[in-house]
Amino acid sequence: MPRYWLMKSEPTEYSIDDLAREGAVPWFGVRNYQARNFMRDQMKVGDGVLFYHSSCAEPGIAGIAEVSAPAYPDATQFDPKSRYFDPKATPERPRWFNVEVRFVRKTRLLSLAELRSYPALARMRVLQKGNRLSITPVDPAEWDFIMRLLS
DNA sequence: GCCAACGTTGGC
DNA sequence: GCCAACGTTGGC
Repeated sequence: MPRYWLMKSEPTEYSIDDLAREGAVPWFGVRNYQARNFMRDQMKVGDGVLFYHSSCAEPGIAGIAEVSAPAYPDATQFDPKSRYFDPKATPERPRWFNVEVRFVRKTRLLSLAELRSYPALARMRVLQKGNRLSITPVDPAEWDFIMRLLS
């Protein structure tokens, strides 16, 4: 079971500074089955998270977080006023789940360009062409390498 | 704003 | 079950 993850967020939507301010938050709004399955089936309290800023001027890793609560049904799927409302989901048969994520620390911006410069990270999912998945597992060796870069 | 890549939907 | 059409993601 993976112990480390990378989670993308658009900083205009939710940034590492927002997480620093709030401490811990439900990671709601994920509407992709693969990402959902990672949260529901594999993510465990205490797992390490690389907090990645996407779709912005300087995409890259902006901080460290950790999983602070296991997955439960995402409340926004039941809320008709939410942009994440899913008319096919019911409380009896929820379709979407979220874990909770807690702030650990902010880091220097480890940019996408820098990440690409290290052969040790060449296989990271987030660096692969066409990757769009918002939650991806990170190899322990890759995690360790990145922790060394950020220490 | 462009566009490649990918996921989802729905007609057949 | 196939696959075209469409929508979304996300780097540039």
